[in-house]
Amino acid sequence: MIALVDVNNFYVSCQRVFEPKLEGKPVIVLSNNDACAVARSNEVKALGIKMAQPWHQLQDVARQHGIIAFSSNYALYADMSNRVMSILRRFSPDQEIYSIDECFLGLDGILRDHTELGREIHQTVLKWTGLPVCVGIAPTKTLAKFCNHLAKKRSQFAGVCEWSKQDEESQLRFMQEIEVGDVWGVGRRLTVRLNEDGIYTVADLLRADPDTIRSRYSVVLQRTVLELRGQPCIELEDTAPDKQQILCSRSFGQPIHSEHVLAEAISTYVARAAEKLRRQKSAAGALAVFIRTSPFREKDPQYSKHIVVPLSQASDDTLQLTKAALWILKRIYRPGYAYAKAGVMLLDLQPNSGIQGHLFLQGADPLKRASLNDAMDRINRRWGRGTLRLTSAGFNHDWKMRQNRVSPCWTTRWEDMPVVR
DNA sequence: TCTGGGGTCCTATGCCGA
DNA sequence: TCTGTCGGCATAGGACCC
Repeated sequence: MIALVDVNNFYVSCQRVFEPKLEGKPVIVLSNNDACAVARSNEVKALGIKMAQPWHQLQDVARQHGIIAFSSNYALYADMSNRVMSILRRFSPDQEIYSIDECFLGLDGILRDHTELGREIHQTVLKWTGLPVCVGIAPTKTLAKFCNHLAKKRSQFAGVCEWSKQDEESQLRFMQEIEVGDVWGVGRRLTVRLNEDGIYTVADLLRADPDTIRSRYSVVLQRTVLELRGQPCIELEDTAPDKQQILCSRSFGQPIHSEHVLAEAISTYVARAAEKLRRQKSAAGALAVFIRTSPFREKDPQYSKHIVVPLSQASDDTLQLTKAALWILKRIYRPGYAYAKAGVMLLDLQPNSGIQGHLFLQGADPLKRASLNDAMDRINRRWGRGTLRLTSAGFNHDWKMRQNRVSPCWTTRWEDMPVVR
């Protein structure tokens, strides 16, 4: 048996914990660059504002209804997430952290009543963190997701829904009432295709023949059908596997024209990506860089290009990776465009313990380099990201993303600590 | 003026060698 | 020696998730 625990409107709820006056008011949290609405309070959802709607399109409705908007504050959300996850770990040793606000818990071997357990989870997280969670409990992950959806949308469940506690008639009714697009694994494109084939509701999908689904769609959707029928196909993964690729990309706060400013951004992103790489003790066998203009500024000339280069030897060294990235930039940069976004991807990741050398290696002593990178990581962890960096990453950073509405880091910065009067 | 970032997995395709 | 076929592999692109 599997439980899915999910924080309601996570980013918005985090903001509300530290500013209770936001309770009951329409609140949204914006993506990087204050661009799109990525978290909405129920009041905002009720206004018909969609996920990922651009903020600049919402100005009128925001003014009209007094919507309060925040920039994303990932330091705050990450810290709150850690608190929630460590509380949930007390309820089951089998925990798969699925995203910043969601986790699966394996309940096999936990003998007490699962609905009661769900209620206790709900109470404990609320009391200890101030965050509201919903719990779905079912024999498969897909059904647990479905139950979580019910727990969230239907007040009768009061935040906890266990599949096996519903009689067959209600189970069928729920599946008939909910659209197929709300199923975990069915996105926008699949919804259109399924609708064309006469599959509109979860019940329709469940009744479809799994083999036909496999041949007409994919093995992925076949698994979804089987999971909806209660047959587990997607395992709980309690240890997070190492990343297979690491990406760092950002949209700029304003368009960039010059190559050397792009180079600053690219250098900054490489440093960030390489930090993540070293944290999981991997090395990259290849690296890609991309730059592009804004597809939304249709009148501007458009350009988008990326190149992947294999490295002669896998590396986790910021200096070496930066050198390769700037080499790529030189090859893809074209003057005369207003660049809106750039990014760096580390690929072909492998353990950094057994890097294959070769005869023609040259350059810095790898041991010295490793301790240099290690020192940089320690200093930046201690004193803040970017304290120690390469000159190529620049000093002005006026290309940085907009974040005009960011809240204090209530839990991770001494100066921002809430004051109780 | 203003449209996110970071991942995974699967499938189609084309190339190569047996 | 030529041609056809098939499996393995790499790669690109598309779909999904939050």
